[in-house]
Amino acid sequence: MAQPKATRDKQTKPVRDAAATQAVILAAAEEEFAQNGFTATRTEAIAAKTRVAKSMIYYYFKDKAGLYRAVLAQSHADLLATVQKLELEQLSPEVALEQFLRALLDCVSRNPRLPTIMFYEAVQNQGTFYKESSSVNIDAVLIAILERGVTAGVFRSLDPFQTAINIMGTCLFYFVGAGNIKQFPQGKRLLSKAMLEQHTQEAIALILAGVRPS
Amino acid sequence: MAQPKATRDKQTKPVRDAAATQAVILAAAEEEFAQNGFTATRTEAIAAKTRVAKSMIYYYFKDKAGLYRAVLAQSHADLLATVQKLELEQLSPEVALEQFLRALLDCVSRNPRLPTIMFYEAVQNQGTFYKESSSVNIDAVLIAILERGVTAGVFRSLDPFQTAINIMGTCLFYFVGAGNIKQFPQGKRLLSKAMLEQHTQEAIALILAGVRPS
DNA sequence: GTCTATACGAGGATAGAC
DNA sequence: GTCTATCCTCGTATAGAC
Repeated sequence: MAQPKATRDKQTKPVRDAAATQAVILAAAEEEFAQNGFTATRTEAIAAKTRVAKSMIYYYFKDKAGLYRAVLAQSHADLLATVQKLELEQLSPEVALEQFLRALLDCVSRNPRLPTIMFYEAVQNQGTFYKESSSVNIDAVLIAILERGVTAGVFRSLDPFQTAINIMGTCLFYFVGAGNIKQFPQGKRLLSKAMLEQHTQEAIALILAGVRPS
Repeated sequence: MAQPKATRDKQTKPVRDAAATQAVILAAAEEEFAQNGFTATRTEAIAAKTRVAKSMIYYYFKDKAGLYRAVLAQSHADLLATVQKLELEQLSPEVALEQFLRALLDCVSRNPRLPTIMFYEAVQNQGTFYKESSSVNIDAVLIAILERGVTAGVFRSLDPFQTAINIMGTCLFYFVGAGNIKQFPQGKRLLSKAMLEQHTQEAIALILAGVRPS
């Protein structure tokens, strides 16, 4: 009566693909952490989004913190790699700034959860996990561009440190509000392809105009 | 032997001032909520910051959510009142924009926790508590100014909706990073009076230059 | 109004079968 | 590798004395 070998003819299908399982968990975790931050995220909620058992999280990532670290690393990898290969020192400050902004906005448009993840990490965890691994400081790259531009006189006499923060805010704040904008009933989806492209345009335009000498 | 009436000669001094106790709780709660958001904040942590017992929170504010609502209302009150009394319709778009920005930056400089509170409310709670009471929509005010300016030709041809978000980001993002900036070892305290004034200057300069017609 | 002590549920983490 | 069942800590909320 019992089927000796056929264990997968039921609805349940334990796929037994380690890499796939990890990827599924990571994806679900990224969503949850981006929405709720580290502390408020429930491992049960992550498991519920996947078809895998909660204990798989602990099997593959040790504990909640381990999973969080993995999410941080994965979500930052693209941005860090992209910025690093730009070779901005070769370019004039104006061009370097535009290239930098386009790269940044491309990355966060591809992964709109990155800004909120960064936010949570900065505010809630005071950058604790961040410091463990962070290789390149994105802000430092931007500050360097601004300094060059001010010195060369192609940017107005701005404070590079302050302005770098403000520029990052211009680019990233959009994604923070994205989840919240039901206030605007025109049915605009802020994360639609069209809107993301428009945001890229508008942000770059605002910033480039903002640093130009008067 | 026992002192009949003198109950306050011990170190412990149950002050029995309702308003004062509420204020103390609210202040501590604002700090905690700004740092951790609603879910991750522990009522025990709030109580620990004060000298009052944890149960006072429930006595005065019903539950954690009630306390959170009270914090939201209090921290937004100043900003809402300030913006409302500006009468920006009377002014030219350029002047109106500068007035608006100065008012906004003044408010958040006075209460640097407001931006993170707003952030948490937007991202984590999707503006749930917010909608319950919110009277004026700050963004709408800014959008209106931008629309007028574009129509009048004193601002460049920008998208008012997108630009409003980006401008808010320029003003507020600074405060989000403020807790985190140990990356910059120059010992700059982002919330010192001098730095806050500089941020106000720099943000206004960046934005006004950014919207000017080319 | 304020405190201490405690009930009770939620959620992180583990054990052990398959 | 994957699942179910369970342990145990932590945190919200309440009861009741003063």
